[in-house]
Amino acid sequence: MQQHLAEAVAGAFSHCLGFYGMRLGLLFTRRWCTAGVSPKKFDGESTYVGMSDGNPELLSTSQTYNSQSESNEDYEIPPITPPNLPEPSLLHLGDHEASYHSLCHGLAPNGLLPAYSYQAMDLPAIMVSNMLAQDGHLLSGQLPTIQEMVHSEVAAYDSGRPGPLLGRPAMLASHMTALSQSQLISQMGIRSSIAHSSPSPPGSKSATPSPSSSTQEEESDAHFKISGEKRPSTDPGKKAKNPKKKKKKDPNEPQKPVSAYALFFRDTQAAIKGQNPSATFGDVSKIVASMWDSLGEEQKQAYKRKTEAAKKEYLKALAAYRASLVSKSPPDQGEAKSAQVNPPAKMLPPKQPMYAMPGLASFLTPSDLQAFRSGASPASLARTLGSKALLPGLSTSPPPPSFPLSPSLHQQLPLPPHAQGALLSPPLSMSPAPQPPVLAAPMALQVQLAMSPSPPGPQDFPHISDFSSGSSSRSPGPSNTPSSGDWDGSFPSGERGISTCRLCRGSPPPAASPKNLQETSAR
DNA sequence: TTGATGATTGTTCGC
DNA sequence: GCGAACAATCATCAA
Repeated sequence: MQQHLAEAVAGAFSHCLGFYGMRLGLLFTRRWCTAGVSPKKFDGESTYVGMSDGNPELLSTSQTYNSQSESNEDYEIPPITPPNLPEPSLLHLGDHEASYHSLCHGLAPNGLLPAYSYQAMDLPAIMVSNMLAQDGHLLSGQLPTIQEMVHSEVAAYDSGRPGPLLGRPAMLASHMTALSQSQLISQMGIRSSIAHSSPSPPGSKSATPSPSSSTQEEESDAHFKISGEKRPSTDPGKKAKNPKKKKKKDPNEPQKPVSAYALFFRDTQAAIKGQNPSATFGDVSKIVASMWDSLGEEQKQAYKRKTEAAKKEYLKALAAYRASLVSKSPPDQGEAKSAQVNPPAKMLPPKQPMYAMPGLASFLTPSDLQAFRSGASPASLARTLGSKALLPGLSTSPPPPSFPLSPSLHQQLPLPPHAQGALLSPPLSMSPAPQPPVLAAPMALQVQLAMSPSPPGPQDFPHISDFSSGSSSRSPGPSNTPSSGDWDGSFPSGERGISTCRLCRGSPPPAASPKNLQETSAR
């Protein structure tokens, strides 16, 4: 489970390539630590080298965590000052480059990452990747490291069985002491193992914990009480799941615009799930939430702008819809007619995958990817890819900051190099939705950088192969990300991306959820 | 300010 | 087969 989760994180990372990593990792750490719960406890000294993100103090901060103690007080909250961190837009390349180099070239001759502490990169590592991606900078150098961390954690979590890590360079594995591994297990793994200790066998396809087992619930509750989960999801006192009977909504009624977070969730979850199909919704939610927290304000604004725009449309459509209802005396007939006269429901495509953000592959040349593949352990790749179709991972790259260009980048993934270049230009069908100017330019630059002919070579990302191969291998598969054909692509990450991918792959439209399909067809 | 609601996806279960 | 429920989390809105 944790292994999958870790891979999911790594996968999300691959899709969220960017340069915010360090900051995210820190944020993550801070968040969980401050929450009184650390998904993983830190052991030894963790130096946030490479996580500077322009924050020098982090570079030199050596945090010592008492891993032996279960007490939260034992955790020294790193002097993280997220609010003071420069805005993503202010994070210039130089900083990222520096970070990148610090990571890529800071490797010890033995391949270890002396200064790069995996301790700080637990689940939050995904954040790192995401943030990195959000800036559009290719901090690919961090990717392998992060992934290694994740996998190391995974290995720690599930050290008893051979895992994907076995086929990987034991770069970080060497960092992992038995102690840290066990701690990681207790810190990160326990929760999932308990909380998701579904009656289903470990190999069960269903990752969703069965809600039926009261014993399990008790265990989960007990666990959360003990662990002090930062986000006590299953808050005992939380609305006792009052039978919130979803009132039958008028299918013709305009669909409320999804929140920025929901959009982000869409973008991210697929990547996570793609890498870790067995990740439960809770796991994904937590990851996404953490990513969201770590998301740059500008990125959030980008989503919010989309939401606001959609909201405006929604209000207008709603007004029209209500007007139509009023004008039509019989509600049923009126509604039926309103569906024709007023198709506002179409305004917001039910579920439009926005995974147009360029995945890792977008930042790497095919040769790079190939190089990675060649260097990667087939076994590890196979394991990484998982027993399930991981395809969604590729088609779902979280895009936040790069969504303006993400579609084109995204669609090039499955294409040969020469075709990729041709796709760099924005599709003609590009959404008229105003793109955040503040993001556009930087992101364009970032994309260019990412697509520069001299992307970091495989030597810099020894594990990228997993991502790339995983993504590429997943690409042909059916995307479980629903999308509707009438999507206007006004959402951040590129619904266009999915559509274009669909076209370029020649694969059938991504499987939309039955609900959406029904809604769409109904309209 | 706070609580309720709805949104995200995928699985399960009941009708 | 379809739809509701559920999982964790956040945003939004109304009170």
